[in-house]
Amino acid sequence: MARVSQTAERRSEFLPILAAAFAELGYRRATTAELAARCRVRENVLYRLWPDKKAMFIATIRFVYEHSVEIWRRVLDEEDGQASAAQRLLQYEARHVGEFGLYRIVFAGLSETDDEDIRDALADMYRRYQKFFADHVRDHRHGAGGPDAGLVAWAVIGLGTVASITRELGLVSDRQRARLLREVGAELLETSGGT
Amino acid sequence: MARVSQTAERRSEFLPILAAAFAELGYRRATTAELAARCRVRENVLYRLWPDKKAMFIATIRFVYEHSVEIWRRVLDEEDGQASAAQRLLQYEARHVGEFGLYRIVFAGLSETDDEDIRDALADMYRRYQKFFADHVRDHRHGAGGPDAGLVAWAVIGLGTVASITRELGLVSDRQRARLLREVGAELLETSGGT
DNA sequence: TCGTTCTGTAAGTGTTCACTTACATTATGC
DNA sequence: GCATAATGTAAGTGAACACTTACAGAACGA
Repeated sequence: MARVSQTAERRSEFLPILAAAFAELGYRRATTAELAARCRVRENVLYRLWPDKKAMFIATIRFVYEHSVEIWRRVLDEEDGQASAAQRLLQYEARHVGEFGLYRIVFAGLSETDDEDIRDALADMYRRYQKFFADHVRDHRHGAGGPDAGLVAWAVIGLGTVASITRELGLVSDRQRARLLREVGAELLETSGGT
Repeated sequence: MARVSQTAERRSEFLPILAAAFAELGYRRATTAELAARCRVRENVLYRLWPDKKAMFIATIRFVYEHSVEIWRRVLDEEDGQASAAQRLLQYEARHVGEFGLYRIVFAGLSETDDEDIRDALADMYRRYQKFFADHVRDHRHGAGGPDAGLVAWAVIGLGTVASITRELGLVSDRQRARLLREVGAELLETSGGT
C-alpha cells in the first residue's frame, strides 16, 4: 500500500464551493469547467470524487440541507425563555432568509425534475424540512387544537419560498420581507383551527 | 405588396405549444429543435417570429400569466353569493393548482435570474399576481383590520407555490393539498391582525 | 402575368459542454 | 529505496445546441 486516499475530506472541502456555484449559476450554467476552476483543480479531479455532474449536484442538495439544519439547531440552542422554537426559527429567517442562496439551488433542481434522481433528492430534502418544522409547530402549541401541524409546516415553507423569490427578484424591501415572515408567520402558528 | 404577414396569428398559435414544452422540459432542455418539432415547423420559422430563444421564453411567461388570469376571471364571473372572490380563487386553486405546469415555467425562469430580461419578466409577472390577489384580499375584508393585505397576498402566492412543489414531487396526496389551500388559505384571509 | 413578399425545406456552422485519456509527480507502507 | 496507488497537468473528443444561410414554392396586389 502507499498513500491513503483523502477522498472523503476532499469531497467535504469542495461541497461548499459547489453549493456556491450552483446557487449563483443554476444547474446548466454551472459547467464542469467552471466548477473545477472555482475548486482550483482540473475537471478530472472532480470526476474522481463523483461519477458525473448530476452526482455533484445531488451531493450539493444534501449538503445544503444539512448546512441549514445545522444553523437552525444552533439558533435553537441559544437560550430564549420567551419565544418558542418555532417562533425563533421564523425570527431568524426574517433576518436571514435567502442569504446562502439555498433556494436558487432548489429552483435549479425543480426545473430538472424530469430526472428521477434529482427529483428523489429534492423530495427527500423537502420531507425532512417539513418534518423538522411540523415537530416544532406541534411543540409550539403543545397539544392545543388548530389545523394540522403538517399543513402549517408546508405553509411556512411556502412563506420562506416566496420570501426568497421576492428577494431574488427585488420585489419587496428587506423590511417588508421581514414583516412578511414575522407577522404572517406568527398568524400561521397562532391560528386556532377554522373550518 | 404581396401576401400579408400572419406573424401575430402564428405567434399566438405557437405560444400554448411553447408553454407546454417549457413547462415539461424546463428552459435548457427545451431545445430550439424540440420546440420547432412540437410546433411542426423548422427552427428558422420560430426565429422569424422571435429574435432568439430567450424571447420565446419571455413571451411564454407573459402568455402563461394572461392565460391563468383569464381563467381566474372566468371563475370569478360565475355567480356565488356565499363566498368572497378571494375564497373562490382559493377553492378553485385547491382543485386545480399546478394543472397547467405554470410553476414549472416559473422555476425554470428562477434559475435563469442572472439574465436581466428574464428576471424583469418574472418580476413583472409576480407584481401583477400580487396586486391581483391583494385587491381581492382587501375586498374580502372590506375595510376590517388585519395584517397588510399585500403581505397576505404574498403568503397566498407562497401557498400556491408550495402546493405546486408538493404536487410536482409527489409529496402529499391531492386530498391533503386541497386541504392545505382551503384551510390554511382560509386562515390567512381571516386573520384579525396580530402584533 | 409579373414581381414582391411570405412561407417552407434542408443543410450547415461555430461553439460549448460533459466527460475521457495519457502521462508526470508525489507521498507512503514495507 | 522502491513499488504502489493517490494526485496533478494538459489535451482532446464526440455530441448537442443556438442560430444561420441558401433556396424553392406559394400567395397575392398591381
